[in-house]
Amino acid sequence: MSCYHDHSHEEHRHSPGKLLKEAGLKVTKQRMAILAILQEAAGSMTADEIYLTLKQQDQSFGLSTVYRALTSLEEHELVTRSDLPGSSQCFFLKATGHRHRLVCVRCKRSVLLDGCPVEQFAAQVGSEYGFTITGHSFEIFGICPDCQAEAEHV
Amino acid sequence: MSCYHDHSHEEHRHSPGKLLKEAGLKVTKQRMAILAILQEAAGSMTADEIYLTLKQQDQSFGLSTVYRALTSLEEHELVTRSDLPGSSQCFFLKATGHRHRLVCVRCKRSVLLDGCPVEQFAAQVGSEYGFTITGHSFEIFGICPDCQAEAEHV
DNA sequence: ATTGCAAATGCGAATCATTCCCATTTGCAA
DNA sequence: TTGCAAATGGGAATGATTCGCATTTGCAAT
Repeated sequence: MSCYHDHSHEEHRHSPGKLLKEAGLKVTKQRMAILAILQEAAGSMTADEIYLTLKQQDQSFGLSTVYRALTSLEEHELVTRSDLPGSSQCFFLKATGHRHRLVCVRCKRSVLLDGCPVEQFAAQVGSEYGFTITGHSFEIFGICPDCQAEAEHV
Repeated sequence: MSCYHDHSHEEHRHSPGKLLKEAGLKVTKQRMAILAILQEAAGSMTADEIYLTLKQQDQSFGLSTVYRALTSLEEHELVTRSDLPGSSQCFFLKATGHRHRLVCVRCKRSVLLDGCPVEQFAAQVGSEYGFTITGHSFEIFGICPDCQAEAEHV
């Protein structure tokens, strides 16, 4: 199963190699290829989708390698993992500055929202429990106007 | 893996049989027992926890029966399923409100938070974009005190 | 360049939650 | 009491993800 992260295309991409080096990660062809695929991708991809895409490019790496690479990339803040209930984990390039989404549960299209209403709350809760905060997830689900209209026609 | 939903005890419980009948479900001893366990439970339980509890009570039902029963109970609005990323699905009696979590990215343990800081925001954004809101997800990630301490010892 | 070694990889097996299959049983309406 | 749809049991299947371990590879220091 896949998930859907629309996000505006980045204009000036850094080369995968450079990104890896800057992050202090070993530069391997597997990681390069995975980063390149994520840069190409319109949105987010599952590990399996990445694995299959690699195969199509005649670059067949092990699926566990894909998972491990994505995990390192996540740990080094190059990639974000989205682990929504009911679907496989999705990965996408970490965006500078984060955004939250309003997602239509029918058609899966999403609206990007400005601002983050939870940043402060997260920080506060973190210090309350002695956690070092590393991030948060927040998404709103609903039915978009189009899908509502469609439902009425039935 | 389990999750932890503390919620206040309901005062006047209806008998499992009555609840089932009202919901239009067949009254079976399996469903009765599962409802009874959820009524006893301090918080939410995973299917497996329920299964094991049943075993302790010398009522050994199949695990798939537990899942199926919970699914029917959910469909008939007696039970709520909480499908948070990174943990098994949890079930609790409906109408006990929802909770958000502070999750340790190292050890995966989580703390349940009181209150929901985003309910209102979600509603507001929804009406702004003409969405009918059906839900939201919100989680905070960090490193718990224990894991921080462990990292320092290394 | 060469070397040494930690880190990364490949591949298959393992795990774990959940669902599916299907033969048997059971609740309940007539 | 009966008939039948719905529910059950138990085991097999699924699917995503992780783990183990032998092999390979980046890269820092010679």
